[in-house]
Amino acid sequence: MSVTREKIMELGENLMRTRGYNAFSYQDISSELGIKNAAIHYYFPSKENLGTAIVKNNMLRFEGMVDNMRRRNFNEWQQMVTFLKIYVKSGREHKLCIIGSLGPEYNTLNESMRQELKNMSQFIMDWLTEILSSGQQHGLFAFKGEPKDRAMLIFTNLIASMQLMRILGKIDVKQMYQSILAELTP
Amino acid sequence: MSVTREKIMELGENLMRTRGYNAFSYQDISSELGIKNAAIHYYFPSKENLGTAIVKNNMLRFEGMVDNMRRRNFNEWQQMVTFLKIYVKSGREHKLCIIGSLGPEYNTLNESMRQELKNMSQFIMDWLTEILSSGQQHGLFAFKGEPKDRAMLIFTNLIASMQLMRILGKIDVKQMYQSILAELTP
DNA sequence: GCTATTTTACTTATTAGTAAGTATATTTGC
DNA sequence: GCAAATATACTTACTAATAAGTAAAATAGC
Repeated sequence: MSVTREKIMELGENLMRTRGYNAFSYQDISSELGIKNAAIHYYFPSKENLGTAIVKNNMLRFEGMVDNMRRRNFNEWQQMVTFLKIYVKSGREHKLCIIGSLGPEYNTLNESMRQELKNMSQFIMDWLTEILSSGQQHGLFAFKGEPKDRAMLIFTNLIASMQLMRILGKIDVKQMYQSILAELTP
Repeated sequence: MSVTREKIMELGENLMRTRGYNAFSYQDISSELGIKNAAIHYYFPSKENLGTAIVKNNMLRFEGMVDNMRRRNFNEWQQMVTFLKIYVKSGREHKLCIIGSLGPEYNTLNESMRQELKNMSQFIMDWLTEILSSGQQHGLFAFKGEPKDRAMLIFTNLIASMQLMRILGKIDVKQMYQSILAELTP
């Protein structure tokens, strides 16, 4: 695949995760890459094509990580820690996750972006629920309530903590990471 | 104060909380109110004036609610329930809270909006921490960890649950409400 | 008449998007 | 092996729409 295309997607993702979807333009990308506006339209005819590709790419990366953990026989605790570390890293880089950055703009997105965002959110929720459920059965996790509800609690903690950290001027998602694990420790 | 001014602020707040700050224009407001674009500029010379006024107004409403609860001698449990119900209501109306809607766009906001958003977030965090702390001392709440960390967990649950509900197509912040209270029940 | 409010009629800037052209590879037909 | 055709990867030069914002004139209420 084209190097330019990849650079466009990488820059687009960074812009989406730092400024949001409606606040970035093809100009932001083209001037940064030293190419012309129309060059981006060559790869991504419309902005929604770019947006959709970026969300889809994010989803594929997440699926790849899950597959990798399964192949390496990570137990549920290890999988949870790996998952949480994605957000600690994002926090250090001052970037939101794609779901947290696009969520508030959901009503302004076109159907294909909504669909991809929905797919990804549902996938993560299902995966988290499954990890929590089997981890609980194996005695690695202890928590009150249904795995599904617990998944929602953890996922929302991660999504919003990065938004709040940005507002409050702290770069410490680490504390959140520890709180979540402490809650799950038997 | 002017009725038109109030209508502009109300509509502006709704737009911010349903579509985000960068996705709405003076046109959206003026056409809805049946006035001209320039009439909005009369009350709010620039968009950041309007944005700042809306956030400040939100903050004042929240402070008013807190004062009211104190005057009526609400105990910590009652105060927490009242707080949570704000979000259940927001969820029913398909609106995010102002903090959750502006958080991802924070980097694109001007200094005065950032400052107001920071003030409001810090105010809520401090209030939540205080409620949790004294509620714990009075035996109304039971939880692990520091009140400050617990406040962060609860606040992030509320902020992001509304974003996620929108993406996943459910209007049920009620479940989140119950999970949070269940976690705090001694 | 005076002040507050609102409209008319703009400007300037930026946006996504397009049409047409160009240089460089790559492929195809013979 | 080589010319013709075609695909790739762009640039140049635009359009149409929308954005925020402004100055001055008109209107409305007291």
